[in-house]
Amino acid sequence: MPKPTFFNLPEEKRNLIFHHALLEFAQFPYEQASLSAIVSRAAIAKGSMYQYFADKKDLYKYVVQEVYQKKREFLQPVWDQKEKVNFFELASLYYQRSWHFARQYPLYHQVTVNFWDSRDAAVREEILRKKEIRITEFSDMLELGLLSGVVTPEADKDAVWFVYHAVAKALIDNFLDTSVNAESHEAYINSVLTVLERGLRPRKE
Amino acid sequence: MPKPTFFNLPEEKRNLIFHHALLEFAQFPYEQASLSAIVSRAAIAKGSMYQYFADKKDLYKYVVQEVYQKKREFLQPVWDQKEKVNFFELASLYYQRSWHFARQYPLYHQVTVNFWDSRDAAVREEILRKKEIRITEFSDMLELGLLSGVVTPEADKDAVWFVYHAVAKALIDNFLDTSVNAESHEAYINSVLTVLERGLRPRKE
DNA sequence: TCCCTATGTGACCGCGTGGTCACATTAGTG
DNA sequence: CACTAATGTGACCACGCGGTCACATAGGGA
Repeated sequence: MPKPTFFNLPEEKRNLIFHHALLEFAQFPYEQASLSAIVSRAAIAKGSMYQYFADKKDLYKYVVQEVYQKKREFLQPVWDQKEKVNFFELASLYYQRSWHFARQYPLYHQVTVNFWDSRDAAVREEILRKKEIRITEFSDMLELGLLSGVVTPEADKDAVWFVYHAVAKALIDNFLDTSVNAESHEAYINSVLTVLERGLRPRKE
Repeated sequence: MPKPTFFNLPEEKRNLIFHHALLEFAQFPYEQASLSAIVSRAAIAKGSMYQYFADKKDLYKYVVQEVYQKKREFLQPVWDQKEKVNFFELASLYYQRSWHFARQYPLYHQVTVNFWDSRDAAVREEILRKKEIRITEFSDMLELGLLSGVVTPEADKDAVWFVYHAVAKALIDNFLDTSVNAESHEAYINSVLTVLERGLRPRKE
């Protein structure tokens, strides 16, 4: 985490540093991101950076933390609906809002994508922690779906989690494709979720 | 592609070079892989390497090409079953055999994983080409499923492709986890495929 | 004004990288 | 044996990296 010196800085300068770090970590995964590039673009002496952060990883952790806090806040309205809508509607809301987050804060979004693919050992531990949080959140959702009868009790809960997590990650990767307009992407998300909801086997109803 | 000199080499030396390149590209993504490390471990002079390949990327492309050729050959028996089994059985066979490939040739497998996550522009083009091939193969499978009536005609074909591809990629990432034994992983693959086959909405049958 | 502490700075360090090149070695041919 | 062409070699190059440190600057209290 940043040294106290960093928080003594005027807000404007803090934002400047954060912004350029965000730019770099959005463009490159941790290992390939260049601290020299960050300080040069932010017009900060490299020595100064080491007054604020212990090292490159310290800066990276700080950026990732801020990014995920922003995303959590952004997704809060979805969780507030938890009691009001069913499992499938909630999943749809969740993916739609994640998509809006990626649209609205593409740099933040790209940092999460790079973070998720990281190979660094210490970073991977952090990833596992975040994954645990997601599993818990999702399990809660699924449990509600099962209790209310909207989700079939036959479903293997681990497998369901696996599928939804896989699809969520793939959808997120697709968020990057800016050639797709908002409406059609929302429709696409719903098509994908329909496949999961209904399955592929024909129904006789 | 390799220079002619490379193919003039005795097979043993070619294999030596390939093996150590494989090791490196299995451990690191292209950008982080070290050519110096490859030549030093293979006990080859660095200058020699540049007699065989134009540059680092040339070597990488060759390794990736060889890896995918091996994988294609390995999966051929699955495609040979195309006319004999239905869509869901074929999907199961496909994932099972991919899993066996990862088990049997972990280095080859890891190279494909790293390849798929690469950020290099030229490499990404190659990825898109391979993705196209997969889409075609899968569309064929799905078309057969639709024609034979085993897959519901309501399904949005693009969305189905998306879901299966996402799940395939996630399963592949999971192949790395060697703590899971073979039988339980095969069972897990089938649980996941069952979720896709049946969906999550309860059935009244 | 002086002093002390906190902060800013950029030249510099050691290192590993991908790539080169002048030269040594080998193999094939007459 | 001698000549030629192909192949092997590793010291070397320029570069960019993360990180350091001796020193410059600024600001508040006595």
